[in-house]
Amino acid sequence: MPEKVTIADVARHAGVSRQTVSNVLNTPEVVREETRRRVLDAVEELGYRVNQAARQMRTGRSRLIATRIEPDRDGINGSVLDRFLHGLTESAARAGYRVLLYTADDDTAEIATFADLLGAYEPDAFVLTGTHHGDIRTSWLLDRGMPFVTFGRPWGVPDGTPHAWVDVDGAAGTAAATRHLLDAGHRRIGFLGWPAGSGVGDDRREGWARTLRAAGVDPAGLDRATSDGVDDGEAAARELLESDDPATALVCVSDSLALGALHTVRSPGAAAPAEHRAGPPVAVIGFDDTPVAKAVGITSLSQPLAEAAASCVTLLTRLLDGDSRPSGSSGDPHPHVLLQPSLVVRRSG
Amino acid sequence: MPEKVTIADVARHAGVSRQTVSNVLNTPEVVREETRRRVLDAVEELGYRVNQAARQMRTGRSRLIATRIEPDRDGINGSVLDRFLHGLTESAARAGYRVLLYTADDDTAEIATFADLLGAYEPDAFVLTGTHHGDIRTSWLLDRGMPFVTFGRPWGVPDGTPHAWVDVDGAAGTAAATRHLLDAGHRRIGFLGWPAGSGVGDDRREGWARTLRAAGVDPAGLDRATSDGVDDGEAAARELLESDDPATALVCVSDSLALGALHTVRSPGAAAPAEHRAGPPVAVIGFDDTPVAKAVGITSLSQPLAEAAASCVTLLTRLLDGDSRPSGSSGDPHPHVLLQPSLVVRRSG
DNA sequence: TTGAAAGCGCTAACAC
DNA sequence: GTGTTAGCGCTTTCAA
Repeated sequence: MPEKVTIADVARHAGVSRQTVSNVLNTPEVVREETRRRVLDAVEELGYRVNQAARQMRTGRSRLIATRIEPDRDGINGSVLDRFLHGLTESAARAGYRVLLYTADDDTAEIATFADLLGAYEPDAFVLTGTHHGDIRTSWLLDRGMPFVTFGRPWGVPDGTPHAWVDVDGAAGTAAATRHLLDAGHRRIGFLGWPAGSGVGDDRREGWARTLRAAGVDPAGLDRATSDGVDDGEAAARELLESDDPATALVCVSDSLALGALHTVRSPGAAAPAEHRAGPPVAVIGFDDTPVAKAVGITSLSQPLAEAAASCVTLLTRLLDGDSRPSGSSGDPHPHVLLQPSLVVRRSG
Repeated sequence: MPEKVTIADVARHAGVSRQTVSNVLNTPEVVREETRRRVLDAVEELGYRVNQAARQMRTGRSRLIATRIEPDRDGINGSVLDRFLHGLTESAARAGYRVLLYTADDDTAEIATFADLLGAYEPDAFVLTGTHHGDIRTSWLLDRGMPFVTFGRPWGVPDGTPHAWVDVDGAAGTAAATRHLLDAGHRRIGFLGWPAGSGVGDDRREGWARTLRAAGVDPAGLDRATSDGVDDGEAAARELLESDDPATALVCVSDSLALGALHTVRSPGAAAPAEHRAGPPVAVIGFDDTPVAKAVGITSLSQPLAEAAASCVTLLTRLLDGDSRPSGSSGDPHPHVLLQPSLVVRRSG
């Protein structure tokens, strides 16, 4: 165990009082230049580091940000949150915070963990992922005045933004994908999505539909809703490709569905009826640019996850430091950031 | 912010002194049954939780386990550590610990982070991943007597185990894969591996070679070493499949290489010379059972990651609690756990 | 078995 | 600009 160096050691070494050391660390501008230098040298020399626990007891701030690590549901899309988590850890560290992990199987369990954590480790803030309609987690935190940011919009909340959030513009993503396909000459562009009701899924569907309409194509009958499995995508794609007026390209709400679609497209004989087969291959575009998309060569929409994480930390620090400012002086109390995904073009489209 | 409930509140509510509450929490056996009940009720009623910071100041234990989150190098194999991390968070929570995250670009940076963390948050232990020959991180921690466990063996350390570790038996995995292929009638089973020198890679190669030899097949000329890219795997597989006496099956050190190999195998015309084409398709087995393997249908070796994480926590708690025991009474000071991977059979082999 | 006192390392207030 | 004092919430002596 490294010898414990306290503020008293530094004070003694620098020939000042303990308080002066504390001042140098927390309010340097109040200390004379020369004294500060001396103290800083002592800090360096002794390898001193403020003890969080002691500081926390005094200030009530733990410099800890808590977030949930997901159980990696389907394996394919799971990697998105892992990348976000990595970015969060990095950005947080840069801002002087550390990330504390927890797991929870559902919202109720997550709220129980909030209470647990707040009683014990007292994280300064939470970062929530996977927001959805009627999210009880946000209201719980809001009720208690706990600072937090969500990665994901507050879906289905009528007016105003009840809290700070960061999100990626899914509709803009699928719109870009659809436009890309239109530019390539496709007209009948289908959509493989999730059942209506999920904020993220509906948003992504909307981007596709809107773009198709703008190009004078009626999206009716061109989309299928299904759960997020590779097999589901395969089946849904088959429906769209075997209809009387088959789609020639597919925009998918996820890489899982895109992979399934690709199976259909590439499987000999399963695709469009014979008279339509002559044309170019059916294009497929996924969402999230997961390792699977990379490996299999699926064109996909990439989310700027490191940037999203950095934005979360920025909003959070603003929230935490803004706390002390007179209310109303720190601008928008519930700022948000909407980032744009980018299309990564590969063989599939 | 939830109202802060302290031990004093509980004491008042239960009509006892503060110490009695502390005793109930820390050494329940020393308190009279009835008093304990009363205190526990008060705890429940008030929603009291011990404050970590205060406890830590007193005891010096933070109940924090620090570990690194990886930058998800190639995307395919990255998911392994994410799954481990999830398991670690879960197991740690069960044991009353939380996981603190950090990032580091290399061993030196990681050691700097150790020092940082130890000075500030004082984690009780570290969990290290990705051990390798001449790992300077372990010696640093060893020198300072910091408790830690590695997920990965201490490679290249001559005798004894210098520290607690958990690992998955890679050689046993590739041996099982090879045996599986032998049972299917294959004889010329190739190996796609990493360049010699990596502990993990060499171990996995050894399992393959050993099993082949036991079956009377000379492994010479049947293996290729390459870096861990899909394209690398594709090229290396081509070499092995286009030789005069081509391999009919391939065991791969990773799913990335297996995916590349599969590209070669499935690409029409690129595989074996014409006279050999008649036989069954070339089998391919990967390692790590990543989402990509699942999605593409690659037979692969699955690591019991949740179990590995749980083992890490078990060893750690033993280490941390054993501290107080008289030395020598707690059995093996550097225990280790070697887990077996399991073969997940899919279309590719 | 329970209570009183001390102090972990730090910082906010105030005095010098 | 610098030093003194007090106390955050807890546990660890020690005494009752």
